[in-house]
Amino acid sequence: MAVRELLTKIGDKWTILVILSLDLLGGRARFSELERAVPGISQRMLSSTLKNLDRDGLVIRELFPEVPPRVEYEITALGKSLLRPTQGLVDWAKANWEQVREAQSKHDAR
Amino acid sequence: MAVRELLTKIGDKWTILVILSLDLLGGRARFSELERAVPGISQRMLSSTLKNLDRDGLVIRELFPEVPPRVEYEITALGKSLLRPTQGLVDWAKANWEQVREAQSKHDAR
DNA sequence: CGGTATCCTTTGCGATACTG
DNA sequence: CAGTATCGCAAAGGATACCG
Repeated sequence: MAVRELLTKIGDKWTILVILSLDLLGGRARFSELERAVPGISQRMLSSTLKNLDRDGLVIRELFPEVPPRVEYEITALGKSLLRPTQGLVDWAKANWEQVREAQSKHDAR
Repeated sequence: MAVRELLTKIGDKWTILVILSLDLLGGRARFSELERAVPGISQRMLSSTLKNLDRDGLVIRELFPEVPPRVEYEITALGKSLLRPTQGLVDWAKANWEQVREAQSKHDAR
């Protein structure tokens, strides 16, 4: 089921943060810029996350054969389109997370 | 960060499927109904998922002290509100997953 | 009926070191 | 600079058995 697979991607620790960051950086950025834009991410995870995003057609990887090498990642139209429903989730979290916290507190109080 | 926590919840294997199923069942259902409504879920995971949803205030657990015991779960207003942005994601998947698959195929062909 | 307990395998991912 | 390779641990979750 496609929904299941999408949720898995969305749910992993870095995918959404990376696309959102790439968008914030103007839709195009180098590996090292992303590394700085996503605090706490390791090279290993940034690399693997970008690889998956590339494979899924959500970003494009462009290698410039220079020395030192330069690689730029650009968000695709498909990737951009995913940002809309994603933003809906972000907005929901901002609007309602406090309520969730309260529910947890009350629950845990018992 | 709230968004990070929400994405973790959304991303785990069963949470979203359980809320969506509960909604489809009319917003209220028994444990065994949910078990049947979410194919492949184990008792263990349904139980733990519902426990978390209850703790977060997204569903309410109601125990009827009968023999045999009956337990009903009802989606709360907060839970319902989460369905909106979630549905946005589901819609995106339906509209665009084919494109993702194609991107994967082309990528893998190389 | 609606769970819990236990066990065990798989997956995620951080840390560190190394490289074209 | 932009990765890859290797290691190792912790958490997720499936299978099965049992219980109030």
